Amino acid sequence: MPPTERHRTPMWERIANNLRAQIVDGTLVPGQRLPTEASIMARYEVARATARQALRQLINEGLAVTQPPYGYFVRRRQQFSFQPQQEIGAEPEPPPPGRHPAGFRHPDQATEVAIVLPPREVVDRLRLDPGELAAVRRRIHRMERKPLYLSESYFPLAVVQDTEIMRPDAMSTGIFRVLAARGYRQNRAVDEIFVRMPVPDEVRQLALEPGTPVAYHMRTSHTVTGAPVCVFTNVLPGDRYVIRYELPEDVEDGS
Amino acid sequence: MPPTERHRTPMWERIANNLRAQIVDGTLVPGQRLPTEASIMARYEVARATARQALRQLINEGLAVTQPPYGYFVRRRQQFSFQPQQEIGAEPEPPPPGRHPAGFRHPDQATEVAIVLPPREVVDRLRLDPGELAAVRRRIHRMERKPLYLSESYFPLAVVQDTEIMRPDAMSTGIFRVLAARGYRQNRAVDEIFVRMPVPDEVRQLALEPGTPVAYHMRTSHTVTGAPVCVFTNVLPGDRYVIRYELPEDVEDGS
DNA sequence: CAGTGGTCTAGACCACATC
DNA sequence: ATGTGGTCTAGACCACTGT
Repeated sequence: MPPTERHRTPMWERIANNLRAQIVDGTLVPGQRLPTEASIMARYEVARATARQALRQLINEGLAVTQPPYGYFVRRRQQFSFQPQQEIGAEPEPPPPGRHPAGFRHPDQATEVAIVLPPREVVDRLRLDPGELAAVRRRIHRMERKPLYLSESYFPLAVVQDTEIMRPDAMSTGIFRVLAARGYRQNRAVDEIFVRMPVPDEVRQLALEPGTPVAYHMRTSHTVTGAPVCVFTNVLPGDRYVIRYELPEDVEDGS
Repeated sequence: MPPTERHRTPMWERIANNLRAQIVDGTLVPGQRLPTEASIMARYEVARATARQALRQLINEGLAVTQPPYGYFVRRRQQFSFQPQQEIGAEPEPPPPGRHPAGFRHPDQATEVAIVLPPREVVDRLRLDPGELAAVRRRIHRMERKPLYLSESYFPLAVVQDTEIMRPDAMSTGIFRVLAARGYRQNRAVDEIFVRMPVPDEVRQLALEPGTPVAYHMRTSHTVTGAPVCVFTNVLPGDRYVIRYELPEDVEDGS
């Protein structure tokens, strides 16, 4: 770049701004191919690294994807509705997400059961002692072989020892009923939703594209005495899910 | 790189993996300085661009920040609890977030009122005609001058024409009460939470660091007849907020 | 002044898919 | 063979900060 021109905003950012504007105003529609690196180099008279940085910026914003060796494309979006069960007694593992485009058939899921040292946020919520182990049921939920979201259910070992919950198959009766039969009656729960970038393992399992954040949805259930019974977690890719809560009707004027 | 070595995983990714491992296992603690680009170049015998890409990857994962010209640092985290009002009659604009570290003083907010063509997702939920305008109250919520989150409230013009809601100051009585006095009694609401990367305008207003996703929390309130009355939105940075719902107690066994 | 990261250039070789 | 993006090198100049 000639030194005559003071660049207040870097060239790569101006290129990214141009392309972004075309995406948001509909000049470039989802699925459409973006200019190649070579054409950006020619169009703006920049080096390849500069053109790449502009395109990388759009990827980081979640607006574009790269599909080598075909080029860069405007990202397509289709989001499902993820509606957490709002009745505590209901089966806590959410059923297949609420709304699917026509053509989607049977949901699929793979379950595994393990005894692990839970992550810190689960230890805190189950009030486990340091180093105390817990049982976890892990699932990858898929739709037509494509991964949709991850879920985990953590239980203190004492709660689920020798129950049906420890078997990966056969959970016909439902976790809530099994726990209630053992005296763990849940009547209070707290949902927490964290928003963060995925860790590489989540990127791999969910086949996430760069620039895709996830919602980490965490439900802690308690008994009537306040003792935590279990922690359910869901990792919901931002490009596939919208979390939805219906608020209970209010009969009184709250003012 | 010598051609003797087939690089299955790129060098920049291996460097990033090394650094990430040190962050997650606590060798590098939040706030600590990461190796400089120059030292990575020397340590791994790579060009500067390769060292930069490794560090850029950590930034994109939300694990690191750059503070030129001081260097790269492990990202600090402190999250507040954002608890949406779950009683529909309550003041819909959420009060200052639930838990603050000691030392935080008075919350601050700047409000503006405008008449705009709302974004598409608001048009859909308010069932506006194409091109129909709406009133919006926009706020930047701050704590000790630092931006925390953005909120917007959209109303069809007919609903709020000539009401106190159109004035940026003085909303002493509460939006719910003002609307109820005009015959818009809300008794049903739906919360939707989108997870996405911020647009550049949100990055600017909230001073977001690269690699920070946001939760877009959207509440649509309806009257008893099912007509939408207003849409409240919040843009909650993932590095500052955890969204929290307390589920209503359940007196019956749901199974 | 030296050291830091931000930006940019001008090349190179590679894997991959299409023609 | 051609064109695509992925990776990598070896430089350059800049702005900013602290010494």
